[in-house]
Amino acid sequence: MHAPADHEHQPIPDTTQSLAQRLQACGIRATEQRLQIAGLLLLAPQHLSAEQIATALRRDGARVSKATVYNTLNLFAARGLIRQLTVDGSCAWFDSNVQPHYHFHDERTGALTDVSLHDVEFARLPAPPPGMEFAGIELVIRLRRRA
Amino acid sequence: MHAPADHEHQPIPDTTQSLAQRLQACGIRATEQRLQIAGLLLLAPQHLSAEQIATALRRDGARVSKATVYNTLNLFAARGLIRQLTVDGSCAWFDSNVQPHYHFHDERTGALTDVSLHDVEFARLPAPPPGMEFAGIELVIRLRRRA
DNA sequence: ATGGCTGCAAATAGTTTGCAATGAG
DNA sequence: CTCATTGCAAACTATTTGCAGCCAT
Repeated sequence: MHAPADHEHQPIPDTTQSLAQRLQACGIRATEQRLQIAGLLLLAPQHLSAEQIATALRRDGARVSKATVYNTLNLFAARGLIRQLTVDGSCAWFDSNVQPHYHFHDERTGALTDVSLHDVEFARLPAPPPGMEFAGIELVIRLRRRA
Repeated sequence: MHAPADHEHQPIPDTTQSLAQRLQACGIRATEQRLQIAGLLLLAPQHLSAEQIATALRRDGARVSKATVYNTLNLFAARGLIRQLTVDGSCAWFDSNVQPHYHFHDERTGALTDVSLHDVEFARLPAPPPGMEFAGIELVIRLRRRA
């Protein structure tokens, strides 16, 4: 909102500062739009689509193009700040939780919910094919209303 | 290829016959294009995209539009003959193996490989949220070349 | 004949790209 | 001042839809 003067020695209550720092730590220049997108996505575990982000920002009066939203999300993902999910073919989802974890997917509403690593345990997994190694395990548990 | 005359009383060596039966058993009229697509997909476990199917059919001299490929694949999937996979956002993959199973996904080549149910065992799974039940478990193990 | 299928083309939807204008260091 | 970043529009890709003609029953 307001730009604090340059005497920022003590911890600042709002999180804009730390967001900007997080971006800069990844070599990302903290511009207006990037901070807004980061604010939406990075301040809490979230699953958002590009569309949702663009809509939310504009509702808040921000001026941002969809191209910039995509460019920014791809940049964040490339720098490891967020993770892109492939849940259904409809669109890309961006997850601010980059820790390994899994997902519930409500087929009716499309809602995504995190499933902690601790709630899933594999008693057996196949060996990777020769010359290959695991790059990641994606687990999506589809949900429907109980019959 | 050639259309046999109408004296087809005895079992026909090629599998077109059983394919047609499988389609009809699902209430699907066995037309030329549908049989061709079924032949490509249903005769062996396969992971194919609509594009690959259209290309393969045309290479074999078949005359089929992409719209028909999509319509047919969606019809097959709706009838449970095949399953649509969401592995990466790039495009939809159609799997002729409708038994529950999982997948390896080679990130470099995009190749999909089946992982048998028997190769994966869950020691723990989260309880579904209240009022919900599991509709399916999708597991994709991403592979990369060993470092 | 009479629908269901098909091909084509046009319409959609999500995403990416080219480029001039803008803005941050 | 200079180059990265932005917005816009156009390009692209995957997929769906509308419709006239065709084909199986």
